Amino acid sequence: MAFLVIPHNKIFQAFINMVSTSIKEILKRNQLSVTDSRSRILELFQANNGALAHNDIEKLSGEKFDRVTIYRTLQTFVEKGIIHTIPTADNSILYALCKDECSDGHHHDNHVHFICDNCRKTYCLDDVVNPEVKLPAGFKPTVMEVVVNGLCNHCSN
Amino acid sequence: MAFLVIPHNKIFQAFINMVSTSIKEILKRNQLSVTDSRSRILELFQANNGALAHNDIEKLSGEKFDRVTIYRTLQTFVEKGIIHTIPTADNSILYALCKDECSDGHHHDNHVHFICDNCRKTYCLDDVVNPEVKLPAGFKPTVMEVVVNGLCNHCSN
DNA sequence: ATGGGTATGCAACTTTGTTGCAAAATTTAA
DNA sequence: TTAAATTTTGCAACAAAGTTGCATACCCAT
Repeated sequence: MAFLVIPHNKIFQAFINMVSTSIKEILKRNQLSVTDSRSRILELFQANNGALAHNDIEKLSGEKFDRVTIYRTLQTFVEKGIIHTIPTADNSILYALCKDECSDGHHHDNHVHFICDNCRKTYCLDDVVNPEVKLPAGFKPTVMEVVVNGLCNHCSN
Repeated sequence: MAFLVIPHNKIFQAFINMVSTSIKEILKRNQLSVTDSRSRILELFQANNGALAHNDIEKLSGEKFDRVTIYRTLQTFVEKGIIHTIPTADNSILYALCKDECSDGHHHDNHVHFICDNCRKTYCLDDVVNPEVKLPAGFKPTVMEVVVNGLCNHCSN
């Protein structure tokens, strides 16, 4: 049996500070003022390690923030290249942290996204790079999105 | 200078009949009753040769049909495999004709979609088949969507 | 601590999508 | 061709999602 080690309060607090410092860093690096909603929403993305929809954020944040604020925050984050959108077939926009922050609106998240049909979780498969596709003459690509549906490694048993 | 030849009425009518017959055929082949809205919406897809959103259809049909009817018609067409959806990042569902009709809900439109950032038109690149991707262990894919943005062959000059 | 600039919350609104039901149209069968 | 049976449509009412303007609250540099 494994023991769950609960860290001493001081250490725990230090950990929290570390995390929140890094969140502050991200906001400052992008010339954004540090506000409750922005910090909290960034935190959610970091904690979740997956994609979130606007609605997820509303619920996860305990309805503490106005719907409008969440819309505006997400929009700002996309513009700054902190998060990116993932297209889905069911008309819901998903947002996920960019691995390395993309410079002002110029996203280069060229990795495959995986949506599990069972647990509904969305994975950014950072290591699976978008494959090459050969387009017909005259078509000049700029961005490419690859979204795979199926069963994730936890649900495929 | 080129001459525009306007066909004799009878020939023109015959042409119209040909087209509408083929639309009728499609509907009948899928056990759907032939109604105004279904015929007109199918016609729009054939004429447009690209993807259409619900809103496009509302406008193109001259607001002749109720919004609800359009929603239900599109849903029916998807179920029957006459059209398929294309995921986009901007929260609009696009629909396009399936190349060869897919049998009842079992779509196999494994081709790349291209959205032009200039003219906003969406192309089904029927001949560009989805590439292979190697997923991490445990991930079992079922459906894969590839959407490329950029400039189309008309806008890339 | 204070002032200037930015972000938030509220209210009101638009757009998008859904559901139930009666009326109208389409199909089937005589 | 007509009449009954079945489907589809349009309407109304609603729910959800997203947008905009503006006054208040907050953040941050001085």
